[in-house]
Amino acid sequence: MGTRRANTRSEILEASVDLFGNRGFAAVSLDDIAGVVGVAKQTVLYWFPSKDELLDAVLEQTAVELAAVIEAAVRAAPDEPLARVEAVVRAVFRPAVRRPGLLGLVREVSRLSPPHAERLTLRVQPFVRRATDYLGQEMAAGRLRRADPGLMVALAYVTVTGIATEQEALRAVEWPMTRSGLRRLRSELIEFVLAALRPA
Amino acid sequence: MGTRRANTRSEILEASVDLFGNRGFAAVSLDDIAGVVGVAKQTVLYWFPSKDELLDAVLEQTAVELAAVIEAAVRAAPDEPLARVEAVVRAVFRPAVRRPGLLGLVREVSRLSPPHAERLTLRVQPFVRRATDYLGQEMAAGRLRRADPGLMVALAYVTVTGIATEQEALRAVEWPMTRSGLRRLRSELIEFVLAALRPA
DNA sequence: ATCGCTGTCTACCATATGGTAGAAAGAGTG
DNA sequence: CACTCTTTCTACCATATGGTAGACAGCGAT
Repeated sequence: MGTRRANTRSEILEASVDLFGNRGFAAVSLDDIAGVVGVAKQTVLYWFPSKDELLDAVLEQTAVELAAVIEAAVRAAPDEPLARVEAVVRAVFRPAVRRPGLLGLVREVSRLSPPHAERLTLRVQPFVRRATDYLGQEMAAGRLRRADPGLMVALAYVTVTGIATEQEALRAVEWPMTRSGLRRLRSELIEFVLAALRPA
Repeated sequence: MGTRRANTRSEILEASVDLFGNRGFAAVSLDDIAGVVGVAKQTVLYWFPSKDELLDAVLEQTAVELAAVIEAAVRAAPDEPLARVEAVVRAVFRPAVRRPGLLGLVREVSRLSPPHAERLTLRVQPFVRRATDYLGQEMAAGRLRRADPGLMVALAYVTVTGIATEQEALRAVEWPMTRSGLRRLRSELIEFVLAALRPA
């Protein structure tokens, strides 16, 4: 029985991100995950000693992935606030629609137990602070609409994750999920956020 | 034993809205609900024959409540698009922060089974259509930024529900949840949405 | 007083789920 | 080949959960 599979651990992580993110942590059983990976439940428990520790690993991996994407986007963008915001939204958009579970998982954090939530919050904290400081500077310089920078970060975040994760909302307005529909969605989303941030 | 309680059915509904909305449908057990109401699980099952039918009733009630709030706000506002948008956001804001579960429940719909989701979607459909048509007209008249009206509805929706339900996002930017903090939050939220919709 | 209806509870049940124990199977090493 | 280490699986277990059956108590009507 002990045949070595390709890379069981990361397959379990990947499946868990999708399942937890799409259906919610509580709604997913270890058997569900095992079923997707094509393995017995006990194999999951071999790699992650409990469902809770699996969740921790999943959150960790998600944080790392997203951080890398955002980091790269910011680095590559010119030093102009609207261009940077656009770059970040654009960078997050692709993984978000390809794997809605990714951002769905981040959103799931609100419902998790405080210890789990706090661990992810701490991980994200430096990003938030950097973004807040940056927006604050640019507002002071008149290159962004004057507002509370922290709140603008939060608003941009909920707008992007919301539109990316709530397929129901898009279905309600009969948005076509075709390739061109997605391109259009991305550009309208960017315009929406930029319009909200542009100086008056 | 058969003493009549005040209004068990509606107490169960109310508790269920909060619990389902805050923790997610799957994460809430009938015992949890019964515990909050102060009643035995079987009493819950007496009023609602199954957890699924309870969910239906909860969704129905939520839809009716929110519809009434929005309807009233639109009716009372002057016939000017930005004022109407502001009125709706303002009207939804109060119940949203007082009972995060309300909007949290709406957001939960994405994770529910298609039959449940569809029932709520159908209920909301007429509102969406009216809003879309209205925004479309006002855009054509140049009183709103020109964009896809349906998407604007979706974006405004996810922005408002997102900021109202994701307390984690607000905690991450260290937003004070005091009375004045909430007032400030409301006005910044409105400004954000209006700035995104104002004609260029 | 008794009858029946309504609402609530106690006693169970079947199933699903997270988790434990330990066997077996393959691969590398002496 | 024998031995060990890693990985996977089969066999269970305890608990939680949605749901059923039926007893019991208050209340209005006859």
